[in-house]
Amino acid sequence: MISCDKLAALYDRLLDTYGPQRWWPAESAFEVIVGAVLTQNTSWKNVEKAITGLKDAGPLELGRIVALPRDELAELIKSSGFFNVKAQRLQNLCGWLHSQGGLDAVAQWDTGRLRQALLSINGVGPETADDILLYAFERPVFVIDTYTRRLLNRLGLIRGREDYETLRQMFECCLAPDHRLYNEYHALIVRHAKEKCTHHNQCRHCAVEAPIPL
DNA sequence: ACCCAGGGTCATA
DNA sequence: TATGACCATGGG
Repeated sequence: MISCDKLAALYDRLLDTYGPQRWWPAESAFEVIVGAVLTQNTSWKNVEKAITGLKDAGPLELGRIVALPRDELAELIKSSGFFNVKAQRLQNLCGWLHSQGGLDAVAQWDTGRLRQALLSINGVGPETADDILLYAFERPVFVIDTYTRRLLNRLGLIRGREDYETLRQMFECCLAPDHRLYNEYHALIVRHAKEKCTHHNQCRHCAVEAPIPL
């Protein structure tokens, strides 16, 4: 495995390069949950449009999403892509939350139980579940996304074959279980990925692969 | 006109 | 367990 010092140093470097990020970009815990599903393999720009559209059509609340006919929901989130699948997934998740008594009720659950429950919902995979756990429920769970994998790869900190759980454990073993730290760290990784490339023609996916050297 | 984006599921070998 | 097809819009 890799040295925890390097993970800690990476965080320090990111933080003083970019400063605090204040994530997740949402006005409520429920909005985080909606965004987590909508952003699956989709640029955040497209998700913003969808969320704006949802808000324009009515209050962004659990009961409303549950009650909305699927095709109407799909139409409202169209700009986020995969809209039929996502409408279904969103209602799977919201239906479950609703059946459990809402966000405040499941917020009482311990992290392990909540994570297992989320993962058992069709359309909620490890990253979506962990986005929700970290950013909506403020649990110390580290989110692994494609940006995280790419960055660790480029820095030579991993080999590339590691599965989701292995990478998550790597961060969670090295870092103190502090949700604010995990929040900021992941947010900084995304911020770094979105930074414009400083050496124009040297890498293929310039915008996300190799921005400012770390 | 192509490539990609803050994934996940399902069918197949 | 490990690939591949599929879902689909919008910006570069």
